[in-house]
Amino acid sequence: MKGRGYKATPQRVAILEALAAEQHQSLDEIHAKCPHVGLVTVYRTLDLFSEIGAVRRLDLGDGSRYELAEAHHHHLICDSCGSISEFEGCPIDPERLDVEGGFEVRSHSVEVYGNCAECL
Amino acid sequence: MKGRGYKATPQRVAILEALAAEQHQSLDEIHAKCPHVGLVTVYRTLDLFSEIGAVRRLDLGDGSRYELAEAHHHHLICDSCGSISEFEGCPIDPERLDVEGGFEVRSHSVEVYGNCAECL
DNA sequence: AGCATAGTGAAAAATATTTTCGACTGCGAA
DNA sequence: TTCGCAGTCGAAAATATTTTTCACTATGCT
Repeated sequence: MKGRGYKATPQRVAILEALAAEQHQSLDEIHAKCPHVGLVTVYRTLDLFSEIGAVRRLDLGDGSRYELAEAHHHHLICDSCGSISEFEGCPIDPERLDVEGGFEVRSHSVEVYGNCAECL
Repeated sequence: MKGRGYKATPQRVAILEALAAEQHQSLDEIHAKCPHVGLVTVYRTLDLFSEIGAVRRLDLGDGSRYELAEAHHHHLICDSCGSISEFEGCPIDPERLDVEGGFEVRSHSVEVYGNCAECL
């Protein structure tokens, strides 16, 4: 279940379950789902998960949020209610990126801002 | 020079000049270019400039950065040295975004991660 | 020039994040 | 089983970041 050499402690399992319950949560929201785990451990564990690629950290302007790294997708952020949703159809073709000057592309992210169906 | 009803104070001019000197600076970098301006004023003024659309706030994972809102462009972030550069050819066609479910698109941003020419 | 009010700065408060360090746990070796 | 250790934990402290408060100042209008 875990990558090489990492222990599956109860705390880590709890945090993984919290992450599985909902995408793009803030650290506080995750911690609220397993309050018996120390806050520092939540920070540490999310760092660890990010490093091994199990979790992606999002910086969408309202503090860090975390999501399980599943299928490639991007985010829709509602200007009025702040809700975050996902869309799968990736509009970027890495091969065709018009990036001059020897920059070697590894990955990308796209954020789309506007208004969600509820707010309209 | 200013929008409706905003006073052109020396502090605001100094911050604008600091912004003009270099794109995507952190708040500290901006403050360092005009140390006689109070830190709180830098925060407040950048908020104001963002609200009136003169400045864009960037959240690229290493804290907020600010840039003058000029031509539409996106960012290239180097994984190894962290440098930020820009590219103009926008790969997104807002008309053709495959965004389901009644989301009304207003704007978007794209970040491309990889390695810059120097680091290669 | 005089006034009303937006704007400013210093300090304090509120938040957020990272570091430190002593204690605990499970595992392999003796 | 007992020892020792590496990895992990959590509380508190240290740092960093952002917001609030409030008395004072300076700008823009008349």
